[in-house]
Amino acid sequence: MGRAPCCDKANVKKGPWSPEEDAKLKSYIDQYGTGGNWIALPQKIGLKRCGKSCRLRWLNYLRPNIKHGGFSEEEDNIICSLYISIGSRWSIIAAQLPGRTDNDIKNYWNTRLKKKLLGRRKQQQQLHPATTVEHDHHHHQDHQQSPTSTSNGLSNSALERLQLHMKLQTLNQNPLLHNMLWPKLHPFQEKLLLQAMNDENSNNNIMQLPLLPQPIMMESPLSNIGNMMNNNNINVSSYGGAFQLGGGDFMMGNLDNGTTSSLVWWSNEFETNDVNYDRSGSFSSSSNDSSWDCALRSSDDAGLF
DNA sequence: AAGAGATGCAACCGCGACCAA
DNA sequence: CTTGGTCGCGGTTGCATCTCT
Repeated sequence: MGRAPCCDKANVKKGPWSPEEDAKLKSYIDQYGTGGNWIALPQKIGLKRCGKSCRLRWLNYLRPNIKHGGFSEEEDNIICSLYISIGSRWSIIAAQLPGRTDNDIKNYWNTRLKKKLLGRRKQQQQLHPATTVEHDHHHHQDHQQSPTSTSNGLSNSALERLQLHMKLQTLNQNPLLHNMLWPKLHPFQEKLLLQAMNDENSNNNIMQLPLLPQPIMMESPLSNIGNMMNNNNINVSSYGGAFQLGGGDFMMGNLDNGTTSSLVWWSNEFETNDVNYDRSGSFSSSSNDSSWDCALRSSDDAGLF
């Protein structure tokens, strides 16, 4: 048994919205609000649309103060750094950019920003013919080969973030990211990434390996990241002198080296369970509570100073 | 000039989270 | 505790437009 449909598909219009539909929806919501029930709303106002479609149209297009296009460098900066830190949590990223919608940011990232930062696919393939880092899912001839992960267990998102990170390290002064310091990849991460890149088209059964904690140092204007998390109801709990996000996906702490005090993020994206990686005593982890032993972290690991 | 391929973006889909009954 | 309805999110698709050959 499948899931019950949210509306009567047969009597529901799909596709682009007409100006009349927009006007109907907008004037109703302006006057009465959404009433807390999107599903019932289209019937109330005589729109042959699914409630979800109405919600999407309102949130992404009709809502007041929506900006479209024309992303500033500062916005690029924020999107990029948050993507590296937290991945494709578009709604959280959107919350940091007033007037921007998650859909808009997602599209912008997938179609432009990623290419701007990583280089275009064709150029990339010339450099690394066996590498397919971007998963340009919808773009026609790529359809058949859009795996959700590489054969060594890295998700595309994780691989993309690693590659982005690696790329950015090689740029001494990326104008987009002028106010951030990019840590070196841990040698193990570097090895993983290269492995993933070489491995793309082969069927090697390489042992699945975890990503290591990935520290990213952020300074202003992103140092209000704590507010961001509060605003988005992310549970930040104290953990061993650092903070751990409730979702266990990454951590942040306040690193004070005596001269500057900065936020440090540890990406904590495991692809396998029960892995304890102990290299030079720098990191340890538990797959059960997704926690990292921060006390063992040296400042060298973060590549900060 | 025309056709094929690439790109951008609005909209859809399905799933998990959440909540009230 | 279970169930059913709704919300919100991220991934994906469809299609119009642009670019290239």
